[in-house]
Amino acid sequence: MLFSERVFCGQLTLGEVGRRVLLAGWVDAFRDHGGLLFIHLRDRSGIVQIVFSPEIAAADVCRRAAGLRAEYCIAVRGEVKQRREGTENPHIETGSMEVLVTELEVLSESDALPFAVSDKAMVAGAPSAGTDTVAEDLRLQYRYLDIRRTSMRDNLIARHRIFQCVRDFLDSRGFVEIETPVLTMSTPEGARDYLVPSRVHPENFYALPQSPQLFKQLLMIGGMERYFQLARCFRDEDLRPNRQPEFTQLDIEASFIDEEFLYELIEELTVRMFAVGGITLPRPFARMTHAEAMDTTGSDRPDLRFGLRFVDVTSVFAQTRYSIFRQILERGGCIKGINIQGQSGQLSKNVLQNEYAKEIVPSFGAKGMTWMRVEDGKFESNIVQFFSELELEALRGKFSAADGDVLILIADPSHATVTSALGQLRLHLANRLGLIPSNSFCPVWITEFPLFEATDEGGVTSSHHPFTAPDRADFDPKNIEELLSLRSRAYDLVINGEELGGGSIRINDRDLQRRIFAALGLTEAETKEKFGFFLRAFDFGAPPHGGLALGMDRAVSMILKTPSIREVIAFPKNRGAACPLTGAPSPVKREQLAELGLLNLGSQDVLPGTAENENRIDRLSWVSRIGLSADERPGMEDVLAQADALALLAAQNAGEGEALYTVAPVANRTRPGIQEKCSPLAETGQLLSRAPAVKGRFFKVASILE
RNA sequence: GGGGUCGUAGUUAAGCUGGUUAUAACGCCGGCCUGUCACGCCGGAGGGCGAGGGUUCGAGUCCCUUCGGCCCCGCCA
Repeated sequence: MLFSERVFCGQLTLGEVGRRVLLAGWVDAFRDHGGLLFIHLRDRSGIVQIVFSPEIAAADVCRRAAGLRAEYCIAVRGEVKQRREGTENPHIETGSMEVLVTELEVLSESDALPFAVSDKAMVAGAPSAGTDTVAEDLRLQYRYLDIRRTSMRDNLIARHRIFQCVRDFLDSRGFVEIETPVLTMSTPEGARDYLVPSRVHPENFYALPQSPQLFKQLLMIGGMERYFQLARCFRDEDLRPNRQPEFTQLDIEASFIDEEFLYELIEELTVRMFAVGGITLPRPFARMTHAEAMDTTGSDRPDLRFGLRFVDVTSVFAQTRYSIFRQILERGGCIKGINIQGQSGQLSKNVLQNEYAKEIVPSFGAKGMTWMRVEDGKFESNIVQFFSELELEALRGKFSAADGDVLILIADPSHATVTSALGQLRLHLANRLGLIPSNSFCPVWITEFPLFEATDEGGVTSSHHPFTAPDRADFDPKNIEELLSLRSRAYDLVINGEELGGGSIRINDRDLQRRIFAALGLTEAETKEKFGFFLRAFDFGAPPHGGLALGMDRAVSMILKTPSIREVIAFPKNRGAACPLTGAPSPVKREQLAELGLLNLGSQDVLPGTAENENRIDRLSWVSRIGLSADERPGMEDVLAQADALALLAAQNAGEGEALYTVAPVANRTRPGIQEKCSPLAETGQLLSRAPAVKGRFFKVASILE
């Protein structure tokens, strides 16, 4: 058969009636009536019914057709017929026609399937079917079969459409798609890097990019002016439903622009992307400062689909008799609350006191919680008697409290604790009470982020990254107080409580950049070592520029309303960052490690006393970073047994000798009974004075060595 | 790293307070059936309950250990 004649199953129309066509695809469903045989033939475009009738097809064709099974890959030739009246199938697109087969070729047979590919039950709209879902692990193991299923197929095609829409739009705005390296240097994002050892430079490593951050800025300095890339990014952190170790970012950077340029560009882009999924986003996108977001929702990625905004009632209780509040306020604390309107029916005394006050809110980090229900114009709670009439009236006013409302207050000496706990509670309540409308989308730009955050060591660190422009340049890099008050020219795009993307206007003035590094406590030398090549570029006329990155997996997942981004990625990793299909990551041959110069890394750094666990083989394999296959293990056992024997021999032959110096208490195995001594140098700390990290009398080893 | 939850035929599940040969649906295999489309009818095969150990006269059900999946926190823009 000549595939050039092939037509698509899902695209047959009544216009084709009477034509002889060639179809190719997979056997989706199978109904054998003895003489008459119906098959749903599926290809990427959809499903059409093909009929094997002994009155039309040759006996040989019918015989072979009876041997077909689910997911056999076949090609058939036949005539398109309008279906007889009363035999149409309204559940499939091509349900008004069928193809009467005269020729059949089995292109490839299929084993019995690990799970059903066909969703024929769902096509028919039966409520009973489709409630069972196949375990995701199994789906990933047979992802190629999973991809034949309608939902994955549709997701991947929709993803493509969205990507295509992005490319078209950005092209129309003068953006150029440019690829940046995957084997590269560490970028300043702050997550753990994936490292790739270099064979040519033993013991040197490439880092996989956490984003193309440095390169996109270099492209601006390179005069490309408008760049974008659908870039793969890598971060070695624990996974979540919306987090994969490798993910796709729409990376954008432009020169001679300001924030408003990007707001307009990205709003238009995002609206178009969501439109591909039939979603109309409200415009213009809301804007909220970081401070306002934190004050009213306790989150820098606020979900604005519902209310439950925070109200600060600290001032109400300035003179309070209620001792818990008074003590907190005396320590400089604050009191904030939310009004859960009209939900007192769902939140009984018992639930509020025993679940929320005792369990849920403490699990969010707050010490406690105060609640009040409004019934018949009066407040009702376990502690209402401690509050004055004035305080209660002030609360009523601040919260606009009415009958059926429930007020929840959280007080704490720490402003951050109140905000964080109330923020978590806000989301918890919205979910539990079903306050989140299902088909609503609330995009918002979060602006005016703090430029720096305080570190535990009393310094500052960049909230975004060190190349983000501050809102003003006249600051003293030594004044921590002042540094913490600086805002950055960064912005995040948040939709429904999920951060879809973020970016900033970058610094293009080398002196300003230098002072930022100074503020971060980096010396000239450290800066040069880390970012030297990058900063050098700013010595040659760097244009003002800025950009943004959009998480495309998250965006597509949100547009398609999937519960996890794994549903919109063809071959995702599972929760343990492994691929159930390929088995990656996997051990490699010793020779490969040797060639990369990785065999001896860490082998001599085993701390005393740690290597004696039950399974020494696993232990040694782990410590030496050498994988042992099952058939190599018996040999290894032999080697260890010999080593044990030798050690025993050595112990027997050990003579009288001076005890060894030691910095850590150890058991003397070769000469039992002889007391160990601690080196005076260790006592004074001199011995460890040059060690990279010291804790007490021990020096710390990277946790990878345990 | 901490917490939760799940792991029973190919798949999806049921199996209550431990008790005779471990259930069901779909799938699979064989047979019948010329208008079905979750086709129908008849018959059949298939698991010893993730793994290991323990308690018990007796364990899928209880305990411990361990492995794996998913979810939350930490971590991560």
